[in-house]
Amino acid sequence: MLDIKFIRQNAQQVQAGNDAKGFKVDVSQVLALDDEIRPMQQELEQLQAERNKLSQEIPKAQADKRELLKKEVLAIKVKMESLEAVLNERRPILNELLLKLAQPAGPDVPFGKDDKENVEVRKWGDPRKFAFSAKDHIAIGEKLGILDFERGVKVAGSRSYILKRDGALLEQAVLRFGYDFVVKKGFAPHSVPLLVKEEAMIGTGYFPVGRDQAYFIEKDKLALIGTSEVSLCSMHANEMLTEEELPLRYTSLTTCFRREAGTYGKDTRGLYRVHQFNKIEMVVFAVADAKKSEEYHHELLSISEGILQALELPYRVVYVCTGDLGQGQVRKHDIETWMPSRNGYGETHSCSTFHDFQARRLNIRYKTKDGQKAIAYTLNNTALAIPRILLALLENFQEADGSVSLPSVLHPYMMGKTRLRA
RNA sequence: GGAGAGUUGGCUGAGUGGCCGAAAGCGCCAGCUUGGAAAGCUGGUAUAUGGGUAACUGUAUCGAGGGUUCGACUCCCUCACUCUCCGCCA
Repeated sequence: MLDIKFIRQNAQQVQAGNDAKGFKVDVSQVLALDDEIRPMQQELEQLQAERNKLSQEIPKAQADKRELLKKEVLAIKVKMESLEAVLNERRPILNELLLKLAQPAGPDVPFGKDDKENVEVRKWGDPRKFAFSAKDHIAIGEKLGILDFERGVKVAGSRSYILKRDGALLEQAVLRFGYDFVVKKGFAPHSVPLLVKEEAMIGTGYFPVGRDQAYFIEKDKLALIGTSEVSLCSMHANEMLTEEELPLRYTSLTTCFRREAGTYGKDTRGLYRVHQFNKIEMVVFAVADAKKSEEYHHELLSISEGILQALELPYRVVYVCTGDLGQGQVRKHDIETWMPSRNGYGETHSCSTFHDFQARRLNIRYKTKDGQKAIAYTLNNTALAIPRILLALLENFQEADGSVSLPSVLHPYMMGKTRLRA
């Protein structure tokens, strides 16, 4: 959410920022509504002031004067009601518009229309050249008996899968490795709700824009999280933190649920795009300082890179262009991991800076050292997400005989197993 | 699912129709005191928003929304959440 004052003072910048992100909003419409509402609001407040004044005179007045005063109050209330009627109709419209406004991207973010215009920042590792004809993870997984799409679909419908035996173990191994890695970096582990209130979804910016992407349980008015960032960030909603305790570095490992609406026919095969997956997420609550926020952003990013390097998976980092940024994101880097079956890099990680966009919605504030109150800044990052990483591991480490070797950091988590065999 | 209790500022907690934006305490800030600190003393200290260069001042806010009333933290209704007990259950 943007501060209405900021919008007033920087209307052009906000409009340009929304245009750059491809958000079809009309800032002048917001301002026009605001301009309409404010004078009415002022008039209403004046009437309220009069009413309050007269009301206070009533108990002090003589009995015969009281009725007169009451009549005056009544007349004022009539005027108030007609004003209120208009305001009650306009305000929700303005609020809805405000909830849909995007936060402009940072000044150094590359301008672009969609993910094709993301800018590669760096590459790590060389994609492996196979001396045999490499298979995709579906073939590898089914041959090893660790992946079962048919039965996954039988049980849960399209985009569902079952990991079996070494597949299930490998999932746990990778997650445990990633979790330990992140916790060692000083991120406090949390186990958080998967089913959350609408406020948490609105607060983190997933509602109302993006409502279609979430599973929602109508009966209880609860949403399934698409990322544990939702729970982690909302934890501190309506709280007053202190500057001394910031930054707070949190992590959590949860299952994530995504409807993937509007992706029919896209990546339908395999583990790339699924409705349910496990992910280790990191969140930082920071002071309201763009520069520090940027530092944390790169700290987060480098942790994800560290994980991929430890897993010996080639990747590249892209600076996400304006058109591919989410509503609240100021800056985002995606990490794309090499996936032989795609003969290219596929998105596995995403690191985002939000400034106060989420914290304003969630009302997360902190007391500065000199006693002022400020809205915190938030950031979040994927440490590691199953099953795309499994996909990458299987495909990158496959051998001619159909077995899959494992990077050494996983060996202890696989009970000493160094290679998956049929 | 049934019964009951509760939700007040950064925190604890008082307040049952106007004298309440709210006692008291804690915390925090400033001053006094001190070699320095602690203690003590004195004063200040909610949020949002409008107007004003400012001093200041209007409005709203005591979980949310509605109602009664000239006037609601206080009375009534609805909802949300928290807690306790009972039932059921992983």
